[in-house]
Amino acid sequence: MRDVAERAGTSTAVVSYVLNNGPRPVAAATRERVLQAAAEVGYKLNLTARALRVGTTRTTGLVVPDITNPYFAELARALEDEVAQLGNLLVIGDSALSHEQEERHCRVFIERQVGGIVLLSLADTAPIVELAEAGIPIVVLHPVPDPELASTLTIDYDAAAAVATRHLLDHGYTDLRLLTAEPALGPMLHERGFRRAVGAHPDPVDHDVWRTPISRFAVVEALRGRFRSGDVPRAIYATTDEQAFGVLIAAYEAGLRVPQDVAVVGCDGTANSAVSIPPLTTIAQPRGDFARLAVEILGRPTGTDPVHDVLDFDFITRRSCGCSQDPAPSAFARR
Amino acid sequence: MRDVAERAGTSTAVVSYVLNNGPRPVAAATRERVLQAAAEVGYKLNLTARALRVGTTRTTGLVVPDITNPYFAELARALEDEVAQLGNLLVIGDSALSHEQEERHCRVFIERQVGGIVLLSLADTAPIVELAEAGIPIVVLHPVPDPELASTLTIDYDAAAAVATRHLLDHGYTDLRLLTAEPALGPMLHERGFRRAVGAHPDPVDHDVWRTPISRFAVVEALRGRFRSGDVPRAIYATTDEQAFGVLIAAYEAGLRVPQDVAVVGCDGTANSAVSIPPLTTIAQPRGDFARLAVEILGRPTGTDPVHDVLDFDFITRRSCGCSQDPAPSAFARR
DNA sequence: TTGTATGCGTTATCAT
DNA sequence: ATGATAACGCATACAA
Repeated sequence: MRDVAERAGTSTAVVSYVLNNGPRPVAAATRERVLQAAAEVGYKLNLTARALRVGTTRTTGLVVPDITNPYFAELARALEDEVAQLGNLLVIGDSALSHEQEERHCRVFIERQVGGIVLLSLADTAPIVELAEAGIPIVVLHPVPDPELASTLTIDYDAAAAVATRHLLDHGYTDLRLLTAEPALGPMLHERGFRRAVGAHPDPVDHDVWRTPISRFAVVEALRGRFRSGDVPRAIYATTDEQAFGVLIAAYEAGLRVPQDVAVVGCDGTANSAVSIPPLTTIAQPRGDFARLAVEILGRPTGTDPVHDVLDFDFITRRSCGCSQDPAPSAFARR
Repeated sequence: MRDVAERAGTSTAVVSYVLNNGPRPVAAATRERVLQAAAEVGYKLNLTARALRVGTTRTTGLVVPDITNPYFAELARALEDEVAQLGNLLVIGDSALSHEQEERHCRVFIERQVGGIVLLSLADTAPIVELAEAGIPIVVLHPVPDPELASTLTIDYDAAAAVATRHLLDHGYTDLRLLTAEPALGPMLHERGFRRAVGAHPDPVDHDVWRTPISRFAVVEALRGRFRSGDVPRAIYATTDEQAFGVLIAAYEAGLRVPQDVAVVGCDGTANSAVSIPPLTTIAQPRGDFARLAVEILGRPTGTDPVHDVLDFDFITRRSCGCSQDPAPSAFARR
């Protein structure tokens, strides 16, 4: 900046005024000279220095459990769009399904002075307390045990699971499985809705809960043996699309047709769910609203009370549950 | 830091020595007092200030065309693993298939003083020159026109396309399509290999080049009409897995069996290619080597000449090309 | 309208 | 072994 100032025959203050269009006005002639000089020396803004001076990095952190899971990637993109509209940067921390990495990312985000954090945690609470005591505003995109520490933005998992389960029961399936992750608040709510819907059904319903990590590979691994040995339920509600895709693959490998032999419903509403084989019936989470509200909340003045919004979900019926508005292509229909 | 120093009855210099284990030794007793005081006031390191002082942010930037494409997500993870081993941070910029966003990310990375950039560009060269003139070391993971500006790490696309094409020809297919992106250096090399393999075949081979964006949706869109109207080649080599998945879906929708009606080969070797329906034959790019070498190159002293390594790829045969070591599950075989 | 000078939180140099 | 202090690049309060 000093180089630019000297070259333009002015001071660093004026250079700053020109580059930032303010806060003070600058005479048109000087402005021209400054711009000229900046271009000549190839001046590049140093955001590190600016951040130190103004006390904010204009950065938002996002921690996701697994960036190779398209749901999280889509969320990242939605968030980045929102954040970019404010001229801010989103930095993505991929936990790679490791609690250790998740905590490392949160720590680094604090040290890097991010202005806020959007968190999808592998645990219910672990890194949240650390973030909270660092005074960083934080929005968690799943339920948390302690509503004091962070804002949350979720759908009603309990209701979602009930809707999905009831839909499967309405199809006449009476041998159901819930496929979810290891016990935590989210899975527990899903489970409650699942059990409630099953319990409310007039006829007895065979049902059970299966647990796998949130990865299609883990699901394929877990179901291969079951399916091969004939342990095949009539329908499965998977609490993530990724796990639902795993079911589709495991069924394919076992020679089972979806939905004729096993019906499948997922949760997330990823873009890919529309083009899976077969297309997946799923609970669509309101990614866009999550993103929009998250940055809105993170932008509120510090000291504002945490908010806990429960947003609406969509239930999208496609072929995998047995809804037939999209009939199976002939090559895949058994004759 | 001053708070901590006062509380420990010492100076900020000593606090720094303690927190960084150096560069000067500190008496055990003072060290204890400092640690104690730091814990008491909840001291958090400010990396922004440190970066300004030491002149490096210990950050590497990654720009990918589309983070929802699992190949790029896997690459990001591999890179993050490498970068984290050096105690550095990876910041991911998702171009979302927009040239504008790509350039914005590169600009912001310069301003944020990243120590190096790994780039997968939508264009052949656009943002590279800007980065180069900012003096930031840069590794591009595809061929570029000007070898002076940046290091490159690639596989031999020409050879890869030839291997894939020859394999399809060896299956006896003589009506082939190359499915690739809009013309750029990468697609051009693929095309050259494709045409060479076709030309070297003893019998005449029907062949053509189809172009779509790198997205399964774009492919489904583009192929729906063709497939419905009977414009179905015997085999397709898609230059990304994502596009290959699009072919699988379009085939499914059109009631075509893979590989019996259309054979498909992809390129990337994503984890998901092993669990597609059917499993995808593909050219596997050496992600791990890309990542390892990229950080190694970025770590070299400034002024080092750019390097241009061509790494080996793997050709993984699965069901989609017609290789039968993994027979179709019965429900999916036409009877 | 513009110039001077200060401080953001660190690290590291120079004293002591 | 440790204390005082300068400097990193920028934005801005205060002067002029």
